[in-house]
Amino acid sequence: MFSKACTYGIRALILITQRSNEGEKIGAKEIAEVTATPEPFTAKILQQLSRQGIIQSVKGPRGGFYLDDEQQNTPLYTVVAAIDGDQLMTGCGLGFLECSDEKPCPMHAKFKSIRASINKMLQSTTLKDLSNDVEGGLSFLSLKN
Amino acid sequence: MFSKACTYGIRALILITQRSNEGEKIGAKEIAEVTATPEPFTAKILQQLSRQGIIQSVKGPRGGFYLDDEQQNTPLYTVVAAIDGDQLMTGCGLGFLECSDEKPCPMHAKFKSIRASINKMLQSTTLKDLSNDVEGGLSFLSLKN
DNA sequence: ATAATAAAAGACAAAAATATCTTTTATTTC
DNA sequence: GAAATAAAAGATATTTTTGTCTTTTATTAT
Ligand code: FES
Ligand code: FES
Repeated sequence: MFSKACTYGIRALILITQRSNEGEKIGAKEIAEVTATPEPFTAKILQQLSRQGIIQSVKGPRGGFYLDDEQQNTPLYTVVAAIDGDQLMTGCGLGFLECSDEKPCPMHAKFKSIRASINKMLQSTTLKDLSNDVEGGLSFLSLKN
Repeated sequence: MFSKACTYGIRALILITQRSNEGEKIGAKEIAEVTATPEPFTAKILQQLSRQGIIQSVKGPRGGFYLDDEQQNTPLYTVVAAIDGDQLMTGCGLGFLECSDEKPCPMHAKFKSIRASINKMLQSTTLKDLSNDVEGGLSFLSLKN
């Protein structure tokens, strides 16, 4: 469904959101440890997210990554699109170039509604939503790979 | 969502189903042409599907691939599982090792219902269903990549 | 039987995704 | 200002996916 880069990125963002709510920044090393992801690879993804304005970063001692209030309301859609692109959200389920009701592929009718529910979920779920659940003990961010 | 190998495989199977209903076999070359897939790669996938009992194959002149009546009722689930495995259908949306209600990841609650609808779709849609739509002009198998 | 055909098998190649390592740059603390 | 810290940037390595090519085997038609 999502690439590894994307799952690592989402995991990291949820953790950063949590820390940001406590007024803290967090470094790549700790992020990788807590989310069980390879550190240099995760750092690369964070770099990319920073360039794309999805997170803030500060170099130097006491530096690290954080999200400002606005960024905490970023929907998953934006994150997935930034890392994996939007093929999943807009593309054809059988991999054809275009997806349309006029010239539908054999999976179109069945795939369309699933894609719609994926879109709805990604658009309506924010980083803050997910981090609140973790904070409230409803879900867990440190699990085995 | 699906790997290229999987989309190529599904495309090929729909075409083979169509031809099988006309009592015909079809070769890898024509399959690749009609479905707009790379021939040797598609041939490999068909080989794999043949070994797994999802299609029949006959070597030699007038040989090719076909599906018997039973095989035409194969659900997409079986095809996807055979090519891509069942990570999409049973695995965690954030890539963790296990998915459970007891130790849910942050995406679990939202992802679970989407995964359920994917499963329902894959289990309830057979190759014959898809090929019937193409045969009836409701959908198209020859589209641009 | 022989030749032609088409899949099977296996080796090989290219590209993309995943992962690591080193150097540079910015920032903070002292 | 100097030293320490941590992200940015860029080079490199590995693995997986995607794609191709060659040889072998089975089958059919003549
Ligand atoms: S054309 Fe394939 S999903 Fe719409
Ligand atoms: S634990 Fe991640 S989707 Fe269920």
